[in-house]
Amino acid sequence: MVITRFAPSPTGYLHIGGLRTALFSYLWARKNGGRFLLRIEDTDLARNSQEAMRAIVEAFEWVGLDFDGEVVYQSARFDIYKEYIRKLLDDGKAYYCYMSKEELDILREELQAKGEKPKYDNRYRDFYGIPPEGIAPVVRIKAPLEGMVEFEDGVKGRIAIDVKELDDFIIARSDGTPTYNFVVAIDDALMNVSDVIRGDDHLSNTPKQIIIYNALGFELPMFYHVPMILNPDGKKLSKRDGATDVMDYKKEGYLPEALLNFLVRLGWSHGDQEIFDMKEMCELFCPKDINKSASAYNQEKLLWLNSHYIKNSSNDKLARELERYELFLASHDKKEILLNSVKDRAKTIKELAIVAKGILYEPNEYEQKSCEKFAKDDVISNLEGIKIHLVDSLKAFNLPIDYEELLHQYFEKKELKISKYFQPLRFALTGSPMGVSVFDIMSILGKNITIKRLESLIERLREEK
RNA sequence: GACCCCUUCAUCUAGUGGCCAAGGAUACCACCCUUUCACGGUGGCUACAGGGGUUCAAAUCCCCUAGGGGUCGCCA
Repeated sequence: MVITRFAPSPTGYLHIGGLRTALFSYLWARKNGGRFLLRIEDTDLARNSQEAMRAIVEAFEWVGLDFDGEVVYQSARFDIYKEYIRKLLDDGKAYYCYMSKEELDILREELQAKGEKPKYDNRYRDFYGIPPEGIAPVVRIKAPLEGMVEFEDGVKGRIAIDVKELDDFIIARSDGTPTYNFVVAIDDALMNVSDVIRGDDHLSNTPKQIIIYNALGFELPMFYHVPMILNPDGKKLSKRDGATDVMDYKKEGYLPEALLNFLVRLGWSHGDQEIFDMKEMCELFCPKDINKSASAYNQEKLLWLNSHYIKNSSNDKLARELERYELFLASHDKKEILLNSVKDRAKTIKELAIVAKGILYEPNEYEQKSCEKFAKDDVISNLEGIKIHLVDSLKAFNLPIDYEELLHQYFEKKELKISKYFQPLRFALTGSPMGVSVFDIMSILGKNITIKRLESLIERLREEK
C-alpha cells in the first residue's frame, strides 16, 4: 500500500511550494488507492502555533486536498520518541554527550578556519568516565565511521554519501526533546510511510535519517526529492515576488483548480498536456516523471490557466465565487447574459467582479477625455434619438436581440452607420467606451436604467459643449 | 570552505543514441475574426551552458570547466 505524507512545521502560512509537494504526495496516494497523511512537525516547543496549523488546514480545504485519518502532532508523541532514545542508549547505539554549546562553537570555528567540515569530534562517543557536573547532556547517535550511505532517490537517481561527511548528530536536546532528523525517521517508519515526497532541501538530511532507520532496524521508504520553485529571476521564491501564501491566491481571485493545475506542471509533465483536472492528475501522476531541476514561478501561465478555468466554469459557480467580492448575482434575472459576456475577458475572479460591476453599477462620473471626444452634435442628437425611440416604443424589451432590432431599425431609418455609435453608447451605459456588446449591456440593465444612463451622458455632453 | 544536487527557447516543458536542421504551452509580434476591448483562429520569433571524448550516429552515454541551487544547528 502506498502511504505518503505531508509534514509541515507550523511556523506560518502554507507556502505555494509546500502545496506543490503536498499535491504530489496526495496524487500519488490517491492514484494507488493508498493513504495521504498529515503530520505536524512541532517538536520545537518554542515555535509552533495553533494559528499556523489552522492556516494549513484552511488552505487544504480551499484547494480540496483531503488527508486520511487524524492529524498527527509530533508534540503529542514525545513518549514514543523517548522510548526509542532509551532503546538506542541501552543498545549502545547512542550516547550522552556533555560538550557545551560554547565548546562546540569553538570547535566548529577551528575546523572551519582550517577549511574542514565543521563536525563534532566524537569526544564522548566512547566515554565511560565520570560525567562533568552541572551539564545537561544531549544524546548523540553513533553514526557509522566508515563506508557510504547509499539510497535510490526516485527523482535524482542514485545518491551516495561518504559517512565521513556526517557526524554523530544530536537526537535529543539537553532538555530531553528529540530533534528533527530523528523524529522524522521514527514517524515515517511508524506511520508506515512508503513514499517520502519532499523538497530537495531535505536531500542532504536523508543520509542522517537513514542512519536512524538502520540503527532501529526499520525498513527504508522510497525517497523522492522534488526541486524547489524559484522566482522569475531564478532566485529563491520569497514574499517580494508576490504571493507565496496559498490563501493569498484565493483573495486575488484564483480558482483552486487553476492553482493546482499550475503547480502540478511545475516540475512535472505528461507529454505535451497542459490542462489537467483533478481526476486526470490522479490518474496520470507519477513521481518518476518529476523533473530533476528547479523551476521558476511563472505568473503569466498561472493567469492563463486561471482564465481558462474561468471561461469553462458554469455561471452558477462563478456567481458563487463572485459573492466574496460583494457581487450577488444568484437571483439576478440577467445572470447568464452578464456572465457569458464577461467571463471571456477576466483573468481572475477579482477582475471578473470589477468588469461585471462596471456594467451593473452606475458610472460615478464620465471621464473627461471621452466626454470631449463624444461632445459632438450628431452624437448627442442620436443618443437623444435612441432614447426617445426607446421611451416611445411599446415593444417589450428583454433580450439583447430586442435592443439590437430596435437600434438597427433606428439607424436604418436615419441612414446612418450604427458602428460609429457603439462607443458613445457604451460610454453612456458603463462609463467606458470599451467593453462588452452594447446590446448585451442594454439587456442586462433593462430599459429604464438604459434610458436613465443615456440621459445622464446626454446632459453631461451638453455641458461639455 | 567542504559535500551533495542541477543546467533544452524569456518562462513551464517534450525528448531516455537514429523518427530532432529539437516538439508543445505561456509571454511577445503580425495577420484574420469583430461592435470597441477581450475571446478565438492562423502564422512568426527564440533554446540543447562551454569544451573534450565514446559511437557509423549524441540534446540523449562518459570526463572536465563554468554557472546556479541546497546542506553543513541542542530549526524544521
